[in-house]
Amino acid sequence: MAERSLNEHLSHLLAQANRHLSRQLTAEGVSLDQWRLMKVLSESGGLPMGKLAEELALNLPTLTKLVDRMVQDALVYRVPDPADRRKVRMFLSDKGAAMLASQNKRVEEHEAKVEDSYGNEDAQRLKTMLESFIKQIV
Amino acid sequence: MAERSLNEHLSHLLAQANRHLSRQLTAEGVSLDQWRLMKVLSESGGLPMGKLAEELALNLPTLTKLVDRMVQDALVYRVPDPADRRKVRMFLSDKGAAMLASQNKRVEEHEAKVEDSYGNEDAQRLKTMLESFIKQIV
DNA sequence: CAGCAATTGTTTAATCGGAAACTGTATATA
DNA sequence: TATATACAGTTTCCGATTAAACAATTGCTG
Repeated sequence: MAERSLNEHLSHLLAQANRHLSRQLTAEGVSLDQWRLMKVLSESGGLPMGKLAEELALNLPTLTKLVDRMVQDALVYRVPDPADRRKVRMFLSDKGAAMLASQNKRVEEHEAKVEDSYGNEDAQRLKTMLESFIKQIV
Repeated sequence: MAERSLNEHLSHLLAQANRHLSRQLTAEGVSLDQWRLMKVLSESGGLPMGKLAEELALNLPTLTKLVDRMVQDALVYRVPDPADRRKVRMFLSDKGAAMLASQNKRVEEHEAKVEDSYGNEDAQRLKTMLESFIKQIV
């Protein structure tokens, strides 16, 4: 059977799509991981580090340091869990919520542009497929 | 209109899918970028750094250092372009070709497993959609 | 309940990545 | 042809990521 070329490989296609989109967002002033972190916290505040790392597919040491920086910037804060003192529960600050709101707008605008030019029905289908794909491979 | 949740955002879904797949390949002993680089060179040897960086969505300084490491390991080599001495043309060494072959096998096996469990027709459609999506956003 | 194992998260040391400045070469313009 | 401008890569400096070791707390088992 014939050898597959690079753009027939899912791993390559995902890397390319991810990097291009992530770069474009960076250019809009949005750090993808910071935004995703704040967004998760806005949807379910109080998550411990471990769950957060799972939700974002970050490893724990990386997350610890990302959180350190965001705590410095007062975007999020840590609350030790009284029931299990190993755990640290994370929350979004007011400042974080404000920044999230502004970044939400930029992300939505940018994705709207991208999805429009790609075709909205196709974009919707792509997202649905990616969602179920992620469930499969996790 | 209602606020979109994180998994309705393409940027998040792509980041998740990419990271999970990339991690699983790392666990199989395949560095995604190194593999992609070798694969590009096997398909079109002699590409200059700039084109390579484009093909892989890497920025030039990052690519320079990735290539430095791979030259150390004798997987690839540089050849200055005599027609334009600013350019450096990259080639895959025999050792690189051997390593590529072995890694191709692991990538193909892993993706086959993943695509089987996801459903092969859907996987094919997903790849096609990603390919045209990338064309759109680049 | 004493001691050992598992868990949750952080720290450390080394590697890697990115933005900006820099080197060398080619091209355009006067 | 001299000077300026654009182009191709690399280097530098700093911030970010990773794997491995570590600390603290909880849970299990004899």
